[in-house]
Amino acid sequence: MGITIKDIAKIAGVSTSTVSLVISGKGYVSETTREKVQVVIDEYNYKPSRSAQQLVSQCSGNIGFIISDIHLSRSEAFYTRILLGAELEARNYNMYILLSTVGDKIDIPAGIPRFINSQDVDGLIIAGSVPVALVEYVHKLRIPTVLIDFKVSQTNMDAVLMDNRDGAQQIVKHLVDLNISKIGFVGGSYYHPSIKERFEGYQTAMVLHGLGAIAQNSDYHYLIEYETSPECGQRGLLKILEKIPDVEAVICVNDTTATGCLQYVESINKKVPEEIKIAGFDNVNFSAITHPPLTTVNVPKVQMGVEALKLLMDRINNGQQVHQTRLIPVELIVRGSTVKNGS
Amino acid sequence: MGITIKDIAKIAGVSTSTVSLVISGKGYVSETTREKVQVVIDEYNYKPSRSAQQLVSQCSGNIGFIISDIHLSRSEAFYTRILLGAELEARNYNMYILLSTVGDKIDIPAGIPRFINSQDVDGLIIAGSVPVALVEYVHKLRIPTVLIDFKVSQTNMDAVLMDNRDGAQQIVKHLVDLNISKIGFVGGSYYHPSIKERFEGYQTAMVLHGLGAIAQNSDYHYLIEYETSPECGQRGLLKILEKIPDVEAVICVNDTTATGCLQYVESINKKVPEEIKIAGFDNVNFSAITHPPLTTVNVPKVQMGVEALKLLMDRINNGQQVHQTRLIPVELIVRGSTVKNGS
DNA sequence: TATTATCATCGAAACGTTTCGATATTATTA
DNA sequence: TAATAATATCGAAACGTTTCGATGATAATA
Repeated sequence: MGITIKDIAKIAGVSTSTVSLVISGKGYVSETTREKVQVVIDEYNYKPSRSAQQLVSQCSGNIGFIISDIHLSRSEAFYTRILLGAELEARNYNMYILLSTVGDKIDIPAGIPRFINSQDVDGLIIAGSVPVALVEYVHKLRIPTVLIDFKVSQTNMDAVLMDNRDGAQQIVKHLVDLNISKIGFVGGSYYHPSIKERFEGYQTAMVLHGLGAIAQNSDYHYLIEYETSPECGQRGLLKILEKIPDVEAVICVNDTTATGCLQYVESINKKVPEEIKIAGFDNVNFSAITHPPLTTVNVPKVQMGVEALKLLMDRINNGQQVHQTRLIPVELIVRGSTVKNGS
Repeated sequence: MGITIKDIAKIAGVSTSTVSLVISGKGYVSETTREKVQVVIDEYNYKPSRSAQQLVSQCSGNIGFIISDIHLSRSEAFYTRILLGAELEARNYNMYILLSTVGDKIDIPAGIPRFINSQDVDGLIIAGSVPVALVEYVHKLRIPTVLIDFKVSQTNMDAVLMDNRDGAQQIVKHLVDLNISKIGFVGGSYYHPSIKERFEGYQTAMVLHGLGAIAQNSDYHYLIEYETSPECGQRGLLKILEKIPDVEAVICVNDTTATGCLQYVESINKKVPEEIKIAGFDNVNFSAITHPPLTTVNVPKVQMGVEALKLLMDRINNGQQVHQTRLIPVELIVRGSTVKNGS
């Protein structure tokens, strides 16, 4: 087939060991030899065989990327961009990403991604929530693993999370700066960790700005649905308006929910942002093209994938260190849905 | 490390060759030996080392999946589902999928997915449009390749396509059955192959139903934007309404564009479907939750990924046969946006 | 100058499979 | 019964790397 290290060695007039040393940059090689070999490598565009490397190094060179099929199929391309980031960074380590989806119910170990039991990955990235049993399983197997946007409380593992609390606080501050105080919160289930953090960030900030009464008043909150969705947003806003007809702003737990709110406001012929302001969270790809464009919190998705991969490679290469959590900063993006009245 | 074929052989009291034969199912092995070996394999949950297999077989066991980053990041999760289908089917062949995105401009060969020049894939799936130079490059390299939803006219290659013409014709027939004749067409660029086919399917069907005059009347058509988008739908419908105020229905080239039409109709206080009917194409995940829900053409995305992988494996294993195109049937899905007036 | 440390290169083993012959056994045919 | 064919098993080579230890050459030190 292709050209091998032996061919290169023969042509360059050195041993295969020397060629190997040149490629890896390890050991001692004289400058003249290094150049001589490199010229031949370049000329023949030689690339070492991965399988041979893997065989001798006992590493697969692969990273497994696990995500629930629900998350991946979501329209927001949220996790897709995280995957992209991981792939981007994987190039720097000459690793490949193997993608696998899992359902929300899986048999252990029959139903888990095949690369795990086949030992075809050196580490795992798990993005978003997956069955906890799966996480525990790979943890027990001592496979280096980094969780993204997901935390399993029992097990001590590396994780990359976004600063949900801070994001929510930034939104509240922004709204308060507009002289708004009647601020509601809509979306999903309080028991989802990210949602919980966002809600708590909202509460903290409200208290901080002297709006503790509202932060504690459940009439302002809608957190009873299992899944977030536009419909959830519609129902949530409807519910809040029943109790608080003069609510001035609603913070939605994510952009998807926020679009539902926007639609509902439009359906009752109210105006955003004049009569009510709506904010989302995530800055997914459609949030700039809603009507009006949505104020939201940007979550650097690609960067989260990058960080996760870095963290994982770090763990793979120097296994022993203490587990860490990287909190990725988020940033408020103000758009039309919360601009000041009359501006 | 793990358990090897030698260990299995020793425990079972046979040679490694015999174990190999049992696993692959090739050659002659007596039933008693086969069982004896299989028991040991199962007991120790032995899995052959991929790198060793790859090394000796000179196959990577990987399939490269290439997609433009624009397509992957799109909100509709269209290509994501195709990828999912490919991954699903890859399991049956014990292959892994390596994902790589490409930009719309790439240097050849510096910027191409690294698994190509590293020879880490046995074949390629290219989903959606990518730079033609890339396709020609891999074609020249004689890497087995299947295109999905993309066709490069110069080169003869395997392809999996959806039946765009038929889908458009089904929509027209459906609308004509509702006694509608003033049917417009909106979206994107005529020079995009899929869009062209859909438009031509529309024209063919119109002629077939005696509406050739409309099919030829460009006042009914908006096909001048490079990218499809909700805004494209809005602008398109606006443009058509200027010329044809009493247009009865608009077929959009995809669901994304159709949502823009829906929004525009709502903004001018017309009613869908009473005053104007809107149809999309693709059946992406949000098309059932628009207001009203969108009539569209379902494209079996997962199945397209499955078919592509099957076709590719066929080509890898029996390279010589003639190149083929698989046309995947599509199916009209009637929803609220085109139901009969008064029903 | 003799000894040791550093630098440079190489040969050979090892990684875990598959597969080609070789050999031995059994079944079939002439 | 002898010759051939089919079945069953195995040993060893091969796949293309990396790395350990050996060997020399050169530089630094005593």
